[in-house]
Amino acid sequence: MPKSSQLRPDRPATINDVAERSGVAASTVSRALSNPGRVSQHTRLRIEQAAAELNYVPSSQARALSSGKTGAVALLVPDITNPFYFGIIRGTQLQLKAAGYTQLLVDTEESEDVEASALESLRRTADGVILAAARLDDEALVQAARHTPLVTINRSVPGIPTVHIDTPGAIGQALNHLVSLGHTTVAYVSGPATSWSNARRWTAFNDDAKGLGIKVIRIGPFAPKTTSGAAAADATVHSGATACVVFNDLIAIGMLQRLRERGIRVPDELSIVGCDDIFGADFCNPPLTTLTSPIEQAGRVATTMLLERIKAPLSASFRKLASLPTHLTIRNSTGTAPTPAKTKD
Amino acid sequence: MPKSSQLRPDRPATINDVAERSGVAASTVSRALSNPGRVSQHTRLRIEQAAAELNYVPSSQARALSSGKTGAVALLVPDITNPFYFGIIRGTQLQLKAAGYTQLLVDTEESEDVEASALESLRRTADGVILAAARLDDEALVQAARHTPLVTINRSVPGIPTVHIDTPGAIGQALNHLVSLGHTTVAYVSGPATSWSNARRWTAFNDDAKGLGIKVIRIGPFAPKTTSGAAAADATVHSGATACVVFNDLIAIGMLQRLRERGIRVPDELSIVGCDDIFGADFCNPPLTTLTSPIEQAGRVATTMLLERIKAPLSASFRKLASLPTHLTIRNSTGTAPTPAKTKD
DNA sequence: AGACTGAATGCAACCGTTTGCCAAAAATTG
DNA sequence: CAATTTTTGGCAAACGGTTGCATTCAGTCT
Repeated sequence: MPKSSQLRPDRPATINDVAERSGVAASTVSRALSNPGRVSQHTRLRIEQAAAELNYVPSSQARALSSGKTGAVALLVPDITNPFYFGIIRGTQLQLKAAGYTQLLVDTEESEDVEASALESLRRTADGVILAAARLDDEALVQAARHTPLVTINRSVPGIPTVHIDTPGAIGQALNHLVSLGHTTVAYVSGPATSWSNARRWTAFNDDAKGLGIKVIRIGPFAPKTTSGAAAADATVHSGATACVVFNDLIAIGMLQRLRERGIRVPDELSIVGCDDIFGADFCNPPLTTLTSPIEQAGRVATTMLLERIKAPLSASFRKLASLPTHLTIRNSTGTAPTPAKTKD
Repeated sequence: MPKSSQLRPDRPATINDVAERSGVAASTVSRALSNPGRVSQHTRLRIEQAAAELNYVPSSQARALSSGKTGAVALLVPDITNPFYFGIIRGTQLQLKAAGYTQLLVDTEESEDVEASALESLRRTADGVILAAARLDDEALVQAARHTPLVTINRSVPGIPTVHIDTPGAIGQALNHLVSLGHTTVAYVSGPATSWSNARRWTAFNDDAKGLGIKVIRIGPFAPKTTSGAAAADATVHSGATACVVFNDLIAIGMLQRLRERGIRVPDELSIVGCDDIFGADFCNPPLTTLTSPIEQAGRVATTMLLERIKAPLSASFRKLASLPTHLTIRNSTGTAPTPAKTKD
């Protein structure tokens, strides 16, 4: 008769319950479950059965206390509402679950302080941390990496493994595309000043544009939200550029909305290239030409790198950098440059 | 001279380090920090200073072990990629952080089994669980609620507190809107068969439609993804309905894309009402008329209810149900019914 | 002044695991 | 068959807190 439910007065079964039921010591149970080779097949089977009957689930807290391993990995994102990070969240979640880890999600709200204190308190709580778009300075990150395995996404710091979505590497593609459509003055619409990605995108934009001999304008910075799009759109229109590359799709979509309000046609009067290819970039109006990022893959790769490091903390043979390629996806927000009807000299 | 960094050979400071440094017993430190009234002001100050100097952060694992409280709350969502849940994630995250709790995010991948096993293993790990769109049957949920404080969102089970986004209550509004535009045959495009929300929306739709004397068609079920939209669109067009209410915006947006491909104009030939008002509903093409849900608020309210329950587990005076109102947001995906050019008989 | 009260602190057990070390049992060897 | 090695399993000490109980020391009451 299965008395599993009878035996459970209230609390979950402990390792001692299993030990008692299978007639061995608690330590043997522990070994049977985590280090099967260490006990005889016979007792292992008996223990496994007892554990199953009691519906035994080891306490991760207790395990963490004595072994130091928590079985949890934290993911720090600067803004949970930004769809870009959904992909990251999903990618890490997937990979972590597959490896039997738990995901701790922390929204740092674009704040250095929150990021720093999260990093500090996570030290005990998580076996490692994945930092998406870290805002902290290099020194603080290096310091944190000393005691907690760390992987960053889109932020490179000497000595810390990084996954890198190579949007800058594809900005040339975008620029070529625009040039081939006849644009000669192109704006870059900046994201947040503290963003490392933004800095890299701008640099690439500027360098590539020089190579192509086109005129460059920099606009911004803007917060990475659709609501910033209105100001960004107005500024871009006013700048005289006929095309722009925008720090990310969120701002680009906001621009689209604003331009529509103002009756400025895209791409007829202004061509727009976004970055990331987030959810929505394909069904906005018009659908957005953008630099497509393998966002979810970035999350997966970061997780894999972190897990490797957690499992073999000593080995020096780790991949320190993964760079994921990006490509231009052409939709309908880019088109031939407007013929200058009447421009002021 | 500050020797904080000197004193830290490697590991984080423990309560014993603090005790030693301030010349008291560990138990006193524990009390000073968690139960300030229990020690004299003098020693409390001394302890607090020592703790600050050592950069002491209590181990949540150790605390959990002895006190039973983990300081973490788990959020279970059926699909992390669905923007609807972003709002939930954000709302709970906000509220949890404010209360000093940690968020554990689990994607159950629409699977009962994953949900059940998560619930089981979370028993030790989390102080409570917020279940968004639970797929599990009532019995399993009641069973789980016996040992873990639980709050559900959009899923009502006797005895379990629930936050309820009252989309069904606003479906009448949507129907009235459509009727006033001249529609007489309206389809309901179903979501997943296992979804409690879907069942309630359909019931409300059917009842309200009867009251208005309009003809009803049910289509589906469809998975809640934009990719389901193509099939949904084709089926709806084929059904002869001139307008439809769609289980959620994700499917509705997918339909929009398909209809555009097929050259069927929205709203001229078919009017579409979505549900939820997710990210993207306002900038798709055409912008979607939809039943706007206070998604983030739902997350906040659920968290508050759960936290109340966690803090005072005995009191019976809890709010068991919060119902959040929803309203129709009219955009451009609905319009006057097409005049029947040539209909079959 | 002696007994009593209450505040402040310390002691030690406990929470559920892991793990180093040791002893018993079994298997191997000469 | 004795000696030696290898398995196997148990004991007990951590891990870092919390908490019931005992203790100490003033201060209060009669």
